[in-house]
Amino acid sequence: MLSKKTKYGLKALAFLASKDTREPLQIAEIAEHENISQKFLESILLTLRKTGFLGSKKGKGGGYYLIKEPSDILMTSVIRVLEGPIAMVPCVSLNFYEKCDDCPDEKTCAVHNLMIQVRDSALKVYRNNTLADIIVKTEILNS
Amino acid sequence: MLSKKTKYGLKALAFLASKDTREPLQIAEIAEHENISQKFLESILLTLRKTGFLGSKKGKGGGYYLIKEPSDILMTSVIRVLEGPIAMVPCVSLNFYEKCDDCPDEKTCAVHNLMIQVRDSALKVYRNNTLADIIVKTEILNS
DNA sequence: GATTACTCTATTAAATCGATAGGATAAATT
DNA sequence: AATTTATCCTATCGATTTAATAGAGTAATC
Repeated sequence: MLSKKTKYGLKALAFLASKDTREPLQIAEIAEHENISQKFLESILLTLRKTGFLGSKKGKGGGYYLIKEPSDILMTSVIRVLEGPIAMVPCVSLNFYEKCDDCPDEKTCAVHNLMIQVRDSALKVYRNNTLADIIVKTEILNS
Repeated sequence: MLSKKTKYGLKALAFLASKDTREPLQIAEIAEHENISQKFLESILLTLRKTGFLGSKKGKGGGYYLIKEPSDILMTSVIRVLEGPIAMVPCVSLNFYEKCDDCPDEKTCAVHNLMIQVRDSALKVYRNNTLADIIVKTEILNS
């Protein structure tokens, strides 16, 4: 299950990307538009800033803005920052690998081999989508 | 993240399927072989029986056994019973659909459209794998 | 210097997960 | 029939995670 943190973070990024200008948007504005608890969104935007997706500006006229072009923001990196591992089991994770306590041999583990396929298929999707892609697609639908 | 319930359930099914005979296997035997808490496994096997994957026999010589052929047990159905929805968001779930509180329009939701792709890719994998497949694959690896 | 808006830490309530306990039930053996 | 074996079922518990909230601090603008 996708956490609300990731969901809200993606929505915020999409909203920022949907604007033509890169002027800072205030937390309150994003929260209201996306129906997100402002305080919760606050912490999410903070992590997105600390991980290099967003810039911020304090004081009046401040807010958050995209640092990179939407077409340069891969879903793989967003998901990994907000949600954590893409793999459903640590023993098949590329970036967060961990051995299973119970499993004596990964190569002969049925779960392991199934989950590698699931991981690869998810990776394929995330690698194939940038922030620009998931925005553009909605615009196409609207037209 | 895959729950241990699903992981253990899959391992138990795989173990049952790996045996040549369809004689009942005791919970204790499965639990020991797969390094699973016996009591926890008990509840998992119970749900697998109630959902039509396993049969059971009480008393001496009793235990659990597969009701269907491993090649007739699709991963989609196992996952749905043990883990729940395959989709990462209820609003893209085929079998457990639920509307998002916050989202005014699914068609224009960036998260929705991304998650549909993720769901479809996962479905493709699960539909393409039966219990027999994930067993056979390990045997091939061993040879 | 007052206002605005992000920064940061701490806390909390609720939900979920993994595991455990213990008695009830049914089948087989003696 | 009694005993043993092993599943059946409900209830509970501790730990973790999640989502949300509170509130004081910092920096920039007007």
